[in-house]
Amino acid sequence: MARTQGSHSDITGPRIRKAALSLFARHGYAAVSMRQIAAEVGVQAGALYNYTPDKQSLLYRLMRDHMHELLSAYDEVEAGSDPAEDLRKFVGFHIRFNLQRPDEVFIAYMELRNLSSEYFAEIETLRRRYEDQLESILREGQRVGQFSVADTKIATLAVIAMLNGVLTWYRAQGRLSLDQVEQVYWDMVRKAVAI
Amino acid sequence: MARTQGSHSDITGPRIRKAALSLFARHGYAAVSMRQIAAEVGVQAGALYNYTPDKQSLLYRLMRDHMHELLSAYDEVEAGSDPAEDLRKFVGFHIRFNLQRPDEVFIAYMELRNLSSEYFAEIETLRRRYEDQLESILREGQRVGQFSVADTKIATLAVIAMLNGVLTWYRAQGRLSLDQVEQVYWDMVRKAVAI
DNA sequence: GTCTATAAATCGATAGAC
DNA sequence: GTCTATCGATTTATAGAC
Repeated sequence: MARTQGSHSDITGPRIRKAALSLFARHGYAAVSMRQIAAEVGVQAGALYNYTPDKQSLLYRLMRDHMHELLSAYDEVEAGSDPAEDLRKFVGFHIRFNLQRPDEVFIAYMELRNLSSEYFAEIETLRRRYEDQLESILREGQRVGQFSVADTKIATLAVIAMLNGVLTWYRAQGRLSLDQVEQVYWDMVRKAVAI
Repeated sequence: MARTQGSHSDITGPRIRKAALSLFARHGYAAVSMRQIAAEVGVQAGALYNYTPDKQSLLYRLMRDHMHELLSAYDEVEAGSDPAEDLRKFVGFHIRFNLQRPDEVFIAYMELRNLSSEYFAEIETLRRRYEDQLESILREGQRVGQFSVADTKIATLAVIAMLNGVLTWYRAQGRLSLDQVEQVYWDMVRKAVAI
């Protein structure tokens, strides 16, 4: 892993972000030093500053990129005219997208407090934009009489919180396949918002 | 807040834990220094070590005490013979207990990774014991045909994750009263596990 | 673009006076 | 029980050689 002197790169930037992602997710942003990240990449600490102005910007970029990927990936999920079908798609999308990026998801909601207020506000706006997609589905289902929730905003947050819980226990080698997990959660969500 | 020399105390211990609780919840365990905690209490950093052997033990005690309070408080909720009624009581208990102690709850699941493996295992055992109380209700309801969930373990984690979400948005001055919040969540939980 | 070296501040924890 | 003082290690970030 040790690297000799000289110019490497084009790939050092991505490797730094990958190493930071993994270390931040495992130990927490505040507990990880720039030297640890550098050692994981195989460079000296000073070299990191060719790629990020400071430690916090490194965290911010990881979170921002993740939120942008989340939003653009969900844009690919075509919305139909049936709220129940849209909700089923949302549940499947959310579970699968998040399980494919456990470290990013973990950081994106565990390390918010380590962002400056400007960065924090920006990430929160992106998160809110994603939540709004689900709320629109619930409101439309409510409007046409397919769903019945007392409060669409709370129902939105409740559904997302429930789905995020998958991350804390799911293991690919576990008892249930991904299809089964999706089915179990879809059953609960479907009933929770049903008439 | 500054304190003069001499013996104070019997109350310094609780004040240290209270300060640590608040600071850990706000900034994260790793980001808070012993000097910050001492300053909040109004003593010098060295004095803290009359009350804790080290920083991590301070975190551990906060988490352990919280889990013990959670378990013994739930013991006070008398179990009936009706699973639906027991579930309703669980939902109400969980929401209210957690909203009364947001800092403790936050720390108890955000700072697990900062515990040594022995401490971690102990806290996890306590958490599992609490989850088992809910799972017993779901299994009994399933057995007598009142509930229908594909998997009681997953349903347990899903319900708790959903309820924990309240902490992220509830404000006492907000749009909904505590009774209303409880009602909204109970509606969703009730339907999610219904036949 | 990466290195070595270092500045300047801060960390957890301890020793010993009072 | 709290203070002052300090040890020794570590931190983020920068400067300058190559």
